[in-house]
Amino acid sequence: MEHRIEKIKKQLHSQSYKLTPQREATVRVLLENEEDHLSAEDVYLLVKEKAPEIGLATVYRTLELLSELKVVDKINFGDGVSRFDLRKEGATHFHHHLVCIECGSVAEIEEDLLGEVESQVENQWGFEVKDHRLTFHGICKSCQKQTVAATTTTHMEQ
Amino acid sequence: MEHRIEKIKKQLHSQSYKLTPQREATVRVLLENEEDHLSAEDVYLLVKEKAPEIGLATVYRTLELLSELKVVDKINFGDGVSRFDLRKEGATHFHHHLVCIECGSVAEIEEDLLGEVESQVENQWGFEVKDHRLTFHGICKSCQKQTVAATTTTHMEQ
DNA sequence: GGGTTATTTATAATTGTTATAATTAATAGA
DNA sequence: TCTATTAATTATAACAATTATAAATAACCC
Repeated sequence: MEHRIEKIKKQLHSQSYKLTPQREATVRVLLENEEDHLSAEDVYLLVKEKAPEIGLATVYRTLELLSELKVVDKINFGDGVSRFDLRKEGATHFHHHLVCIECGSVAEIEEDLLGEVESQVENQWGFEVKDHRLTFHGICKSCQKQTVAATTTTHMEQ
Repeated sequence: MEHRIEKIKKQLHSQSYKLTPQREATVRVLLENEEDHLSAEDVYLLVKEKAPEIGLATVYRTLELLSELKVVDKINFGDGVSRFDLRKEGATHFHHHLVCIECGSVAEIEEDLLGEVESQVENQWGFEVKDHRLTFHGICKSCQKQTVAATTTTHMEQ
């Protein structure tokens, strides 16, 4: 944890930004909720718990800054709010997401998966790929199970 | 064109919706600007040219409806506005996009590309894929050329 | 320390979108 | 055809997410 804070601090310094207490509090919230795909509002509320004097605009500005520095990725699942995801240590690419259309859960895929597809795009379309966003919408494992269970227990006759 | 309008009309009717003049005007704007990834506001302004009495809310409602019927896909490139893309005739999947980070142009890829990846996701993560969103960010062909040209003509010495 | 710059706070403004109420158009049945 | 009912639209207000502004505060450098 401290190690990752330290690293982010260096990233900020290298562009002559400072890790102010507010920014640090924001980063800590992101680290502590790494799996959660928080919205700016979510982050704001969590930061407020540990630093009640922080303003919403500061959180927005910090997230924007972290996004420019590629410390976080700003994602949008089409529900009207932007969400912020810490980029994993050492990861150079944007990770992928599995959004369940039943329960709304969001899982992550760290594996690249797109190597093949990207070189196809580069060769066939002459487009130099720098980054990508890939999201699958579908039914997650546990919702599939529930459907099966429900079907079984109700003894549906057709 | 008329053929496609007719088809959309049927799709609406099949769910007991009507193709009102306002809805038709909206659909026509989408058909006439098929390559353009229009925002709701864009659509509104274009529709207003041919049917000045239409309201913004109606355009929003129509786009929402068309989106539910999978006539259009609602996409979001992270610039704060939703964009609406006609689904190509016969296409069952969401097409992909190449967004140029230099000039902002957006190109489309109709080919599926993800067949392999999707079965991998289904097998390895047990996630039943229903739909996907894939966007590549990078440098388009013409911006690549311009960079090369600029580098050449300025005779940069190091 | 004094001046400059960066950052933050609080708040107002803006923007994209959605909800509401009144009106109009379409539809179905008597 | 008249009437009742429902669907759709308009105009506008409300809302929610985000961004801009101005004043205050903190950090930094000479």
